[in-house]
Amino acid sequence: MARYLVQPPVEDIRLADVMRALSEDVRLRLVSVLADGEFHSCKPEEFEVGVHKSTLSHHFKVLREAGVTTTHLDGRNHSIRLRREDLNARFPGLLDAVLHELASRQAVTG
Amino acid sequence: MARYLVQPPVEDIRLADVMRALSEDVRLRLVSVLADGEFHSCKPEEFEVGVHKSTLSHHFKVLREAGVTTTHLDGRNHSIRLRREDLNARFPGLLDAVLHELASRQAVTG
DNA sequence: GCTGAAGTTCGACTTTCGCCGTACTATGGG
DNA sequence: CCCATAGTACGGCGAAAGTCGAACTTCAGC
Repeated sequence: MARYLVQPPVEDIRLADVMRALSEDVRLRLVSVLADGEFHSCKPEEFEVGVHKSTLSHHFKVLREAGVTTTHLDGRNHSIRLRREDLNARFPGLLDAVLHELASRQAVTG
Repeated sequence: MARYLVQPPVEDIRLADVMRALSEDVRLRLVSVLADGEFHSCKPEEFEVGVHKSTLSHHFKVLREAGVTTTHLDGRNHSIRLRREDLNARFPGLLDAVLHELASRQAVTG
């Protein structure tokens, strides 16, 4: 039985919430991993940010509640993905600008 | 004797700092007023956010230190302005996306 | 049903943040 | 020189945020 965790509908996504969600280094690195637009498992191994798994879970919640990501639940496995279309519809150009910076950052640091 | 308050050079503007600066309602309203790109006096009357003038000063400092605004000092008068060119150069499309949302918000609320 | 794996939830701690009020600084004008 | 004006700096307070560790929940597999 697959289902999705609660998240704000597109029209309720607030700019301040999105900006705040994307104002933290750990979460920016998570988004960096999610930049390909695909679903990713929520395993700490996938996201090599040096925080405890409960902290990671907290950050995923912040991203989801801000409307930045969507979380799909299937069995014991949670999958997370960026809400690209929704964010582009709500704040055109915003996510692209952020992803562009994250990409160019990775090009530098390896 | 006119001069400028200290601010980060373009290349040192950090995404997380800009996002955080723009993640707060009061500061978003300040940016909304500054959206025309012109210099504005720092008087509380110019920015009708219901906070104490010392709080307002604090928010201006946050914006300036994040690299969002530049502050010009002439005599007793401080003037503040968006760093449009710098932000566009550093994070193309980011500021425009934010300003677009702020503008469409004003169109709704009057 | 037991066990292990994947993640969440909760409590506690520490740091940061927004806010105010007061004191302070600097400048322009009489 | 004195005073009013325009703002900053500082101290304190309560709320929010990031972190961890431990306990809990849910499900797959045996």
